[in-house]
Amino acid sequence: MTEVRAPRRRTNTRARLLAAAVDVFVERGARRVTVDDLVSAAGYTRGAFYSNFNSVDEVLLETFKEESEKLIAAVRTAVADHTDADSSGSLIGAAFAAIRPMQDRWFVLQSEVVLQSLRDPDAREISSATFTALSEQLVEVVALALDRLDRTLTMSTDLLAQTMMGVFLHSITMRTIRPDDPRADRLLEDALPQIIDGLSAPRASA
Amino acid sequence: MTEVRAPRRRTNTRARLLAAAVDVFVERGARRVTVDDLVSAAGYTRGAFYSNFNSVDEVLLETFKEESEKLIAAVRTAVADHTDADSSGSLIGAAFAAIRPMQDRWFVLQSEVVLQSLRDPDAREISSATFTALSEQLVEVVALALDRLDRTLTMSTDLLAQTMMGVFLHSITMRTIRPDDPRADRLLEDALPQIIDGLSAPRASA
DNA sequence: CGCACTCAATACAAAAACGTATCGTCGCGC
DNA sequence: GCGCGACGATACGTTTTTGTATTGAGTGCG
Repeated sequence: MTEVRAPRRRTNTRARLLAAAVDVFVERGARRVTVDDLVSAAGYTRGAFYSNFNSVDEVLLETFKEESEKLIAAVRTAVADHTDADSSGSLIGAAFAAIRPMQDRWFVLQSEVVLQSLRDPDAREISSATFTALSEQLVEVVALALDRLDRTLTMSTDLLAQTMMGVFLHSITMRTIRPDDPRADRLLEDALPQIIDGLSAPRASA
Repeated sequence: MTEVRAPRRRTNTRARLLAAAVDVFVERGARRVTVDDLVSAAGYTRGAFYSNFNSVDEVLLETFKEESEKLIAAVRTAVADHTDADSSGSLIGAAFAAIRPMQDRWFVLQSEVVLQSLRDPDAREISSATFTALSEQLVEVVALALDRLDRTLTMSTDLLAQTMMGVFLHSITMRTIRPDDPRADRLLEDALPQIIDGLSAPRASA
């Protein structure tokens, strides 16, 4: 039962530090995360940290970037997998379901980085790019879903995507604050479909 | 030009510390706020702080509570003042306009407190109460606005209020990240009315 | 197999932040 | 306007965190 040790390569150490960092940030809150917290969570010592990064903030941004990529990828594949599967507008439901396992952790990182965006251009850069990408994904999902339902949108698709983002984020916020209040889920399950329905109309068939 | 000094009363000191704290939290980010930051911003020394509070976190919560009350009060009076004024659904616009001057600062505090809610029951308590109050205000606004337009809602008013909260918060988020992107404002100005319109129908008149 | 080089462990000095204990002073009631 | 009690200033020791400089071990190559 000897410790299995990852080979001592730079990319390896970085990866492990980043992976552990997500948990640390979520559990302790970026507010109280120290270099020691990060390295000891990953099984290293401070030497490894300063050999790979310059500051805790830098790690936060990096972590957020990675988690965001995973999130977006999850939506992408969920949509792709759904293409050949079952019927209708549950496509949007499927998309949200796909990210459910990671949404809470992502939400924490997102909040922290958005706050940093007020002072740090790098943070602004990253969150801006992330939101753009996510929104584009949603645009695609919406377009596809409506197409299948033979409906057409009466509002700018992009604006609807933004709206969905807002509703989505708010539902996570509500769950964070009141884990037992069912309204958080109803927001996604009930409200969203109704909103989309209200903003679209049956397509004039050929 | 002698320094004007506020009388040395407990409530006074608390008030000044809290007032200064808002700026400090917004400017530096709760992450890096120290006791010294808070007291020196308010023109006191650490003695005053520990005589009035126990921790920086406590001040953050208190600050958020106060700012939230102001925000809600602003909505309330905006709605009241609008009652006898002009025409239509611009009531909702008026409500959002009323909180415009404070929304960015409030947003920062809100984000910080929601994050703390993950670990701190007190934070959860306060943010929960705040969101409830805000949502109730919105419910009222929506009801009133639709009434004036002689329309009736096809969706639960509460759910719509939640949706509006989401859209509202997201629009602030977008402005935080991309101050120049006009979509942040279009979310409130264009998207919201359309959403409400899509979720309501003309009332069957008597 | 050993050599050179990379990378993380360790140890340390310095800074930052905390919380308290004490002292002085201001306000308020008499 | 006097004195008491509340409040904030000051000073201090302690703890926490940081960043760097040095050492030692692991890796891949010849």
